Amino acid sequence: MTSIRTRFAPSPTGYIHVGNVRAALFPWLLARQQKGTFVLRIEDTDQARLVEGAQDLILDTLEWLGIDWDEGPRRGGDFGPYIQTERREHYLTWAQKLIDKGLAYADPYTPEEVTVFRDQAKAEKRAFLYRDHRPENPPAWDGSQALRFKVPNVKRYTWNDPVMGELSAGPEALDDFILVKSDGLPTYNFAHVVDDYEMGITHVIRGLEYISSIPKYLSLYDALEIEWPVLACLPHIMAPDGNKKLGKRDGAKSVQEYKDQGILPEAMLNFLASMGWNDGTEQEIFTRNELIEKFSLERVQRSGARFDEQRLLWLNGQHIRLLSLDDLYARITDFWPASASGASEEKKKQILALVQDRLKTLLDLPLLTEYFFAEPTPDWTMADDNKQLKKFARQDLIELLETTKQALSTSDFDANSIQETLNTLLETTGQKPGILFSLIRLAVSWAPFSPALNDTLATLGRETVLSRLDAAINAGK
RNA sequence: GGUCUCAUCGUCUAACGGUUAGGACACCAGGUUUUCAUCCUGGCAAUCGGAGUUCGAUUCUCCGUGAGAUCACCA
Repeated sequence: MTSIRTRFAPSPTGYIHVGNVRAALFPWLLARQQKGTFVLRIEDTDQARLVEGAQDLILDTLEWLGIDWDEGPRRGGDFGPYIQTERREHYLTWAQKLIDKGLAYADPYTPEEVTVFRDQAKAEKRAFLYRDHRPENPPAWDGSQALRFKVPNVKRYTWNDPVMGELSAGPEALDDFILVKSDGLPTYNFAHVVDDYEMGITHVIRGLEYISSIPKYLSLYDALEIEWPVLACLPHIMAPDGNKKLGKRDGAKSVQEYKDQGILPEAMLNFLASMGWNDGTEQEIFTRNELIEKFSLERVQRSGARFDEQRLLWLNGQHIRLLSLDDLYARITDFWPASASGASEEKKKQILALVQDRLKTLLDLPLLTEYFFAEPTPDWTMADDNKQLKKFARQDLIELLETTKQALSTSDFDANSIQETLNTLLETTGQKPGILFSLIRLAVSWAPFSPALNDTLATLGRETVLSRLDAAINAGK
């Protein structure tokens, strides 16, 4: 058995958004799992919709996600070129075969005339089929008109989709569609069939929006005497509200946006995969390798899945916790607060270790660590609003801080010693931890939350802790 | 309108035709010697409707209903 070849074939008309990146992920997973080949092809035959820079954006996005391709732009390969506008002669060769067989003809109508046909059909409440208007004596095709496929077998087609199961569609789904546009470039319908064949693609995996066109492709495969590849359709990702397919208009964010928001690529992959796929167990967290190992098209859900950002955030936190400290450190370089710029790597790693379990996204880093690097401004209203501390008079709180300062000034400043000192302090002051520890925490950080108190103090260091206690006391008077 | 597809907690989903219909997110309530966004425990919550097949249907069949996709010289 020869190894499989799958592909992703984006159109460079903009960024990749989260709604369509699965069309890259699933074929990639399959190729990696079967030790096959993953091909990337750029479908740029629509010159009007081309967006400058979009191709690089797409490639960069895939690279960030870790969806690497074996053949395609930036890589090369034996079946290139991998950009459709560089393959014109391939399409013309195949078009000529169809012409020779009498299965393609020049379209004599203007777009306006076709529109009239279409409106007519609509008015009569029936489907518009171009083949009802097939000209008797079409002019010879000279390349300036559109070239149409003359569909030879108007019949019901049945095929097996690994995701959707056995599918079929009647003759209404077949028509004389355009193979080559009057600008000389092929349509998607024609080009992708030619390319998938020439590039040896064994599994064509794409979004559900193509499902109703598949009979057309089937009739073309037959006319070209090409064996059908495996044809699989992936259900849509739906907008968070409503039942519409998630698209840019519904606020689908680009993958890059999630990167900027501190989402890890492996969390994104896990999230995208688990929307519509699971391995049948209760496992929720999958590493990249586990996805590769366990993925199967047969277990892909048939119905669409709503995009739930909460779940993505949760998964991201889980994946952050899975990272080694060094790995996390390497990935989080761009997210440190500005005040951290002068801090040593050792210091930053120490702090990072403290907050790793609390990060949901990399973007949370400044909020969680700012006070380690910059002097916080005392804000006693935070104590007034605290549900434990509000019961106390300001003067009592200040006295508690004075006592704390005394105790800490003679304590060793490692986490264990600090904990002992704090425990002793609970006894001597007769306060509950909920009161005393909240107060100290606030006085040294003035932040809404922080890691365990002893760790926080140890990391700040004696000098800083004492001076901040002073500052807090002075500000409170 | 034609063609095609789909349908389990609010959301993502599990369940050889036999389960008290399971898990996760979110939410709510407790707990972990501070806070908390980590962690632990508990709670809330679902098979679209109707027939049929069957001893037995979330599961198979049919009919409804609802939702989606598509009907381009776009992909």
